[in-house]
Amino acid sequence: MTIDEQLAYLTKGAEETIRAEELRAKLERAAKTGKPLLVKVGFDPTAPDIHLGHTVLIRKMKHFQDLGHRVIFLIGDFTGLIGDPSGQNVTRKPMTPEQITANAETYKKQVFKILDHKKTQVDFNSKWLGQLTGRDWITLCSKYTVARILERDDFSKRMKEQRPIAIHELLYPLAQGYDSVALECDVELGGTDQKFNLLVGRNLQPEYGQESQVIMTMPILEGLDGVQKMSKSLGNYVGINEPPAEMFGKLMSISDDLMWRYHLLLTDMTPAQIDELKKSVAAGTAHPLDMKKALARRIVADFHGVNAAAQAEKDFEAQFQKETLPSDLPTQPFEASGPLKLYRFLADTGVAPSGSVAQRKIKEGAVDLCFGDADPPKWERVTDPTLEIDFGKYSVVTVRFGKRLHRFHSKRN
RNA sequence: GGACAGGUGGCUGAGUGGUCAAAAGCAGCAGACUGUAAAUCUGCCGACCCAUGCGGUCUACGGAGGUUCGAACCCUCCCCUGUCCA
Repeated sequence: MTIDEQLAYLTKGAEETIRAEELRAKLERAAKTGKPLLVKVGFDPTAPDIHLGHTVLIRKMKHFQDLGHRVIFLIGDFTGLIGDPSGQNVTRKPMTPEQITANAETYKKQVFKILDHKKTQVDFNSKWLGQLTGRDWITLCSKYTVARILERDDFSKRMKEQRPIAIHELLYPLAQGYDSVALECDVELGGTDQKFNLLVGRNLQPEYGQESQVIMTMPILEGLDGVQKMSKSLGNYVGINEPPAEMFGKLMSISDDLMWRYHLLLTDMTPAQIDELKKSVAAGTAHPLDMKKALARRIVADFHGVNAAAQAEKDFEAQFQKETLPSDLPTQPFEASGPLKLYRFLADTGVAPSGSVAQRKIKEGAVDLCFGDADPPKWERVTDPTLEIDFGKYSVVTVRFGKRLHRFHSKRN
């Protein structure tokens, strides 16, 4: 690849590159000297469950690897003690070294579904940050001013809103910036929410006599709701370890608008290709549903292979378009010693968390029953929670509680 | 250290002695409509229980006490946050 092509490849999909010219210069130097660039990306040690949101960044790391550069997967075990002040996070409880190692292992397992083992260096920032003396910290702090730290969106917002800011939080950007100094990074990648932190590293390096790193921010992926960022705690995520069927289903539930975003950030398709699809949908020559299926298949295939993805699609169609029951729906045994009120049945079998919830849901019309093992099932909606049913009379009963399916068979048979 | 303003359900935010499990909005859940999309409309939305009734029990308005037949609302002390002053 020419330098131009490399640059285009690396900046593809990035929100911002500061500065592209410097990246070009670094690439040229690397080509000339044969010395690969050092690319750092920091990760929080507390979230070992990687989801699609993380893969946007990881995919970008892979792009650098594709061009022969070295990637440092940095686990912020030291900075984790502070906790990135962004977001509503409360103070972190310190983690034990065992927990951190365990998390790191979990991380590795997942990350290497995308990254190249050989070109990745896993590191921990406690290695150097933990060794700084009080004097070192003061020196570090002297390189930056309060006003500049407070420029950070998050801080200034909190100041304005009269919300508290603890002093140690101000140290977070400095600590992260120091990582770049310690590692002598050429490039640091991060989410857009990391821009400030990345810039601190960039500004700090010259203070320690180094060339400034180039920083590149990747957009934050919206979660399944299409509004908030994808995150485990918000429950709007797709984990990369989830089974194919689940992944596929979740991806199918995203909105049409969001689908294009996912095309851009979660596939290797070029913007031109995506535009093409968009146009055909707008023109009515393609159905958005089909587009979404193709996307889901593509993403599932990334983590589970093409065959599993195709199967997931088939199952999806059978289940939701033909309304047949999923083939892997487990059947639980149930023993009934006579007629039983429906809401009790639902609560006792664990379909509903409690009798109260069961009653409410039944009244809302969220419960359908099917007696017998017809497939596709003949659903009957029940709205009277006190309806008495002798479940023992039926060999198989299928229950649809909201979106969830449950199947029971009588123990008597 | 001082003065002042605040702390209400997942969030925002009303309520200032009973009719308050607490307005309203957002989020969430369920239903209708669909393409398991969006938009829209409807219902639910502290927990639990049954005899399912405009039923009952418990928990809840920063914390602990107190006044009162009765407190989110009044009093006392404490904790927390913010603003201004030093």
